[in-house]
Amino acid sequence: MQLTPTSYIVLGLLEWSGDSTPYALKQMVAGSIGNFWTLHHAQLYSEPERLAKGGYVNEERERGGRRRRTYAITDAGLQALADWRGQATEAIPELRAPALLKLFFGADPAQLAPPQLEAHRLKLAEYERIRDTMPESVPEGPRMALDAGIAHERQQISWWEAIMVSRS
Amino acid sequence: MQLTPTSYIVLGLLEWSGDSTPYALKQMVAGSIGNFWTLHHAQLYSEPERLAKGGYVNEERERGGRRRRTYAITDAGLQALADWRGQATEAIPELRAPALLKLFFGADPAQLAPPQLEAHRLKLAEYERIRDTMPESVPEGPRMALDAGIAHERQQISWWEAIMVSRS
DNA sequence: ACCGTCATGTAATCGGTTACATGATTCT
DNA sequence: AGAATCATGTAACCGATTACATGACGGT
Repeated sequence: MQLTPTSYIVLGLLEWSGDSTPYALKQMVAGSIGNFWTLHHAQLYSEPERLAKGGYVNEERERGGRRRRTYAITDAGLQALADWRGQATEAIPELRAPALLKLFFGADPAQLAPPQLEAHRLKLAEYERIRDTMPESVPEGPRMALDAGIAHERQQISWWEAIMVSRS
Repeated sequence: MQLTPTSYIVLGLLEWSGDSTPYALKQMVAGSIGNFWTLHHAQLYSEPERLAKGGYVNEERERGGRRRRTYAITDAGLQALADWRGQATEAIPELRAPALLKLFFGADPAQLAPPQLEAHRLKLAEYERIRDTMPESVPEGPRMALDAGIAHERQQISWWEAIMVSRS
């Protein structure tokens, strides 16, 4: 069984939080990784199920009522996570930007830039707010990831700004 | 029928090149958009087929031998492409970087940084070579996209560099 | 002739996306 | 009590990824 980035996100969150329900995972994603890696809530139901089949997590299910599920990471899961984390990667992100695609195929930069700028500024503001309200207890990993996000947004903003002035 | 980014890539390339076979599309992708938007060659067979069903392209197939297919964009296709291009988007790219994910979940930055730096530097060098050997005839869209790629790679490089020094 | 690589295509699988549903809570 | 929203889950579909195949062509 092949573990995907989604798998490691689930494993990582379970390691960090102890047991969780899919809904709790969703909550955690929302305020953290969700900012730079989109997951749909359905994935947080299907992925733990798959991981359970592979023995990376244990599933426990309520008897009555909602039949809520709770997942806990197993030793095999912890091991897989540690292995993944310990292995550096040369994979770099793609720029997969819808706006760039349009630009590539001849869209008008002056028309594209304003909404892009606005959206990037909003995202930057959000990141900065998160950073400024982050409790001391948050570990270094998320901090650095957030910092990367901030740096990236700033760069995007200045690139689109340059496009605007060069075209006016 | 819902058009995806993949659809617009195919349409855009067909508009730009006139008729093409899937293989020709693959070639075009390789040197251009492929740099910031990955497509698998199988998609360049299945996507035109789907577009043909929707009336956005016409398919012509050789009688004998390889039964090679050639696609041409239709008026409906041109229209759809123009509409898409004319509509600005507020969608901004996600950072979806495998290395960031590892960092987020506690990977050692000092171990992650060197291969990342190397990979980003290679990518930057490639972009710069493309830029410097680009014929005059290449339109502005691809030029700007390339410029965005260069700016992005530079930013990534300096971010990882900063990580390295801050940790040594 | 043979071998390697380029060219060309199909099929199966699988994860991601969308849509649908309904049970709890909270607020008015 | 009713409405709205939060919580929780399942299922269908569809595109993307992977794997499998084989035909053509250039070089030795």
